[in-house]
Amino acid sequence: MSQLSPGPGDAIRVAVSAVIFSLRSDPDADRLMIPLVRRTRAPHEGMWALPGGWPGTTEGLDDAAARTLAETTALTPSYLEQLYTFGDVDRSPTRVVSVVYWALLRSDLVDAQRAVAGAPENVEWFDVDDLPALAFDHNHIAGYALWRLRNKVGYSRIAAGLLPDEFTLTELREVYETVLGRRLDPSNFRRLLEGSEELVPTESFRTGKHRPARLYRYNADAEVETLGPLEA
Amino acid sequence: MSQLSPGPGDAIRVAVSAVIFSLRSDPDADRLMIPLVRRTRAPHEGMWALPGGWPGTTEGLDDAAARTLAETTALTPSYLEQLYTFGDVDRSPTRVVSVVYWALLRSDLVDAQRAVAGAPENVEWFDVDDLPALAFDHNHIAGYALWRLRNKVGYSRIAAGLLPDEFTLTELREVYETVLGRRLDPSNFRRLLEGSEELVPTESFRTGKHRPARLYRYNADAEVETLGPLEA
DNA sequence: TCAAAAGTGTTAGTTCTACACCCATGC
DNA sequence: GCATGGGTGTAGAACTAACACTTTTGA
Repeated sequence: MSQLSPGPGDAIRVAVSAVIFSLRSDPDADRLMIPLVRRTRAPHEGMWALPGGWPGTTEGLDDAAARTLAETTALTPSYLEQLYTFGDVDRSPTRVVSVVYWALLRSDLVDAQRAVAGAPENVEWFDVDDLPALAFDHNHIAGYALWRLRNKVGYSRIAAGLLPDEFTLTELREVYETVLGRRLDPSNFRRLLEGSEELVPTESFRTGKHRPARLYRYNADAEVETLGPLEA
Repeated sequence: MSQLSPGPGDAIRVAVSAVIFSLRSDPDADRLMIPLVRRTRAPHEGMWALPGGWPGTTEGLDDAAARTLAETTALTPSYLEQLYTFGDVDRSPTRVVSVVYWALLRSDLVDAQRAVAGAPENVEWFDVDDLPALAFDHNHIAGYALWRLRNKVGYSRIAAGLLPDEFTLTELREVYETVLGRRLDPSNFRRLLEGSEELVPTESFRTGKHRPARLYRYNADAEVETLGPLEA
């Protein structure tokens, strides 16, 4: 009967993994990239996989995801949300249910950390549009995470989580363009975001080759919007 | 280290639960209701809880959710989707990670089944707006599921999953009104849905006290929309 | 003064919303 | 015919998308 506890012999193991998005500058433009870890043991030894691990008994799933993420990138994400739980029988040789999270990392912090500590062992960043064949069902998972990111960018302001504390509207627009893969009208983009509560103008300006641009700051407090299951 | 498999002693158990929505007719109007199961053992013995169980080792999570649901209601849902995975350390005296699904049941089938077999033991339907204190974090979960249902009803046509095969636009509108808790303009509602691919008119009419109303049918094939992670 | 990015204004098209109105049926 | 729900038409508001135009800076 279904109410019986499973015995130790037929246990299903719980894993957490994370799809971590960040912008990394290529020669020409910024690219949306995710870090992958090379597997050092079977199954799929030698293949690239999403960073992940096993939650401790006294550790919540969110905490486990954040820890996993920190072990890979040595950074705290600016955004972290549960994506989906994958539990098909045949997704791994042993029965593993993976609770997958997705996260955004500020590009400036990634660069700073890499400059100081160098890239961690066995971790490399890959363009989301050019991933290699990954272990397990991780290509599928990464594709779904990307779909969710693109989707969510359309109706919330989380894309600011990929940028430093302060940024110009043009920089933010370029993030949207990179994530969505299409150009946006600068003036309409400005109006749209200036109207939203979630962006607050500062008195600083970014001075470059041309007319200085006002810097904006992301206002997480104003997030009344979509919210997860953790509010109620 | 996190890459080590957890031993049998510190295993985290995986459960599935389901929030099953259906419309049940009250004296006056239809009410949105969910079935709850009275717990027959500790912890929380005697309290009401979401239907659920333990997935078998050779059973995927979706299958486990469908089975769990069938054991409670003896019915196949017209819609079933993963909701969220809850894994806080203290949500249960032992460490349980619950993968929760939400589902829609056609009201006509629920009534038919109850007439034939009677209500299952220890199962009762409750108004979503008037739930008792539930076991574990199930009040929280039910609230989140309701939020997701109301949300999704806004941008997809799944509400038809609560109705019989064929229905009038007024019946469908009343479902929307019950779920959303507010009145909708009949003419605008009609235009909106007639424009969508997902609703196909039939040649039948519902004949009542007044002018007969055309019956419509839900076209699941046309669902190009939101999709889960199972497509890619 | 000129190039280029920052920022403003305007207009046409579309979608939303409220509501007036006609249609078909049972009584 | 008349009450009632089924179904159509339409005008104004709100939002979108495209693009012309002005402003401010470095060189």
